[in-house]
Amino acid sequence: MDMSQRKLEILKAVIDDYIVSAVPVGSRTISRKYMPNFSSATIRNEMADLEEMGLLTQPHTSAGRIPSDRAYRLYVDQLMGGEAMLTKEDVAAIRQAVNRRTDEMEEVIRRTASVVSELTHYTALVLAPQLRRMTLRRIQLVGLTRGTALVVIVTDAAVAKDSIIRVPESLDDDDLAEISRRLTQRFAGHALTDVDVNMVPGMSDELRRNRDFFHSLMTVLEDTVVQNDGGEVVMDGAVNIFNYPEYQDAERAKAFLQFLHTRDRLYRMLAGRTKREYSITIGEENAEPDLQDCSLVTATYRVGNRPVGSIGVIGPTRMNYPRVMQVLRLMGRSLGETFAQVLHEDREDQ
Amino acid sequence: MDMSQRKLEILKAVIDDYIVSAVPVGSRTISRKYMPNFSSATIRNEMADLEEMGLLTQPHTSAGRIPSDRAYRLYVDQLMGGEAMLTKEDVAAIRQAVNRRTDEMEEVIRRTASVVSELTHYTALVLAPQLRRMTLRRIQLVGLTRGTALVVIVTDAAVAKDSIIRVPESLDDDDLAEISRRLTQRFAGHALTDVDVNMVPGMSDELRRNRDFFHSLMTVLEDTVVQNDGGEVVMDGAVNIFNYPEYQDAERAKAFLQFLHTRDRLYRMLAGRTKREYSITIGEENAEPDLQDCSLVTATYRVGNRPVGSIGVIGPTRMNYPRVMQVLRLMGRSLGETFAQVLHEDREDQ
DNA sequence: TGTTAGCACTCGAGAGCATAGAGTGCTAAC
DNA sequence: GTTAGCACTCTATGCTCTCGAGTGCTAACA
Repeated sequence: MDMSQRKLEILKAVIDDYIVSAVPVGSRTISRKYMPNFSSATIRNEMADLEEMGLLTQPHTSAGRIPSDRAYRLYVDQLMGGEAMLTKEDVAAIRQAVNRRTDEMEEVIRRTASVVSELTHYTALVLAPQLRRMTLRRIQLVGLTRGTALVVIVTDAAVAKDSIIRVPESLDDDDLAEISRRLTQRFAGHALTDVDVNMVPGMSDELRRNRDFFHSLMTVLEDTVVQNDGGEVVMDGAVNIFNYPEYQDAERAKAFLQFLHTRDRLYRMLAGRTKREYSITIGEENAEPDLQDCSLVTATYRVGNRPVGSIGVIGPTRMNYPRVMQVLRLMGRSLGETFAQVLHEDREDQ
Repeated sequence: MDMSQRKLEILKAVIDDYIVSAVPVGSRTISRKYMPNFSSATIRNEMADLEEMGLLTQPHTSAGRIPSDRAYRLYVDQLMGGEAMLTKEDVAAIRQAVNRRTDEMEEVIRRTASVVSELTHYTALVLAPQLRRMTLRRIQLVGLTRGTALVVIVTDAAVAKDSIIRVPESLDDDDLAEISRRLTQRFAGHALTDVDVNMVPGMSDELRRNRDFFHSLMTVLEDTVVQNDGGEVVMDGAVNIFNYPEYQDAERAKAFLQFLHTRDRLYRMLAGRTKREYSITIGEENAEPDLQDCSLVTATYRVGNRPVGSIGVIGPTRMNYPRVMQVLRLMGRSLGETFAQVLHEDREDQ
């Protein structure tokens, strides 16, 4: 059986309708609303073919048709167009989320998640810029009380992270400044993952004397990379799932929300997708069993040319893909520009 | 109608049973399981009285009885005993949550919420130590790139907060150190809410020259107090609500989860309760309409003698109050001790 | 006077059944 | 190739019936 143009047209109509109605679509609906030139009987024949091809399914004999995961895949790859364009308000909301002046990266990320979930009515995920993909610009140790210090790690995209460590009481502020200077001199321009205290020239004497200190310093640096990479997934709009009839069942809603609760899995999902600009996984294409009746759409965002993080949306497979992709595209670009801007300003200052 | 001892006993039995079963309790159940010396008929008469007194209600004529909010109030105030003691494992879990060596206050708070929700199976809330209740120990400005600096605010309970600000490019590291020194000298020992740059002696010349800078510095300090106070409510175990039959209905679960999503309301609720060691509001005692079929139990925790934050549990009015209170009591103390310990160590250092 | 056995009564949950309506597949005619 | 017509299927809905848990009341009992 070959795939005629008309079959594709019918398939698209079924999906478009099902996306908004969530109710199995019958041949008469298609005939009336989408293709009045053909009778329901004609559509019916075609739909039977589409079912045989594995693109449509029937929940039961006398019900309409529902698109299969494969159908959504086809839809996403070939069928869907630019329908559901963003309105001026949408665009404004996106711009505003990232453009409000702030140096708090976390805050920008949170607003991003909030706006994406609001505009799409699905659950939004944002993977914060990943440190391991950034280069170090500066390490600064700041004495707090005697015996403790703050480690501030500055990267090329934004100030990233700080952490408190114990330091030998023998070190005074000047010592810390000197250590900071050397570490910075040695590592500025390197990826964070490369940092290794043994590489610091002229540090070996101090190293020997203050073994414990440097050890904990390294632990902090490593933790910073690891923790940040594992922890910085921001989510918003999880309750949106209740808007969709497929999750009116408390059991399913619970399973979904519980899945979202395991940040590390979310992280792995998002982090594994930063290679391509967009990534869409539909239903059973998802490796996670709890996600096999959902779709996940992600877009990476870039600082300069480097992809540093990603934004994603989770919703039912019956998702408004065109709109979601448009939101993610614009949001990703805006976010990247914002981070790049911070970078740029800093460069100008120097 | 007067309240006999036996009526109280029956009421307690009804509540104890309903707390675990979630099913209206009949007279026969009470007679068999709790008071075999009396027949179901006797219990029945007493229950009818209790209903007339507004302590029990019937969902419909031929069903058992359910405790009213007033009954829970009575139970909490007079009836409940020390049943459901914490096990050794419970105690260990609580201790471990706060004792693991860390200087990251946020991390301790998160673990606290996690353990409380795990041990109680309800939703846990933790209000982080409130800055406005702390005294300042040190303000430190750290130059990052030229034109930006990190403001670190150290309080007497823990390092609290840092934030990035723009600074005049004319200021070098020494200037920042000097400003930090003066601010610290002037404000150490004061409550954070008192901080006002105009009060700094000898600062007026610089103030005039660097108006914008000081303005933004003050903004940061104020924001730090406000933001921290408004934002630092950590929640865990929200999905636990699905464990309870009264929330099997997706609509109710949604309403509950949506309510938890508005952090500022949670904040106000928790912050308004730091005067008394414990606070229990049951059902309609709650001002928030969305919470009127829930109970909220909170306990404050103290650093030294000052209450600085609180821990809370939200669940159905049919809540295991004794256990929840025991968990909160121990957790509150442990948390207070942990923060006090940080304080103590710092003092030793000086 | 307090307690209890007995009994009629009430109400909701759940099973069983009939009906309406949406949608299908197939056939025959255009 | 398209379509009208029709028998068929299946679900959702509403109705009735029954079962069982629990009640309130009365009368007997200690």
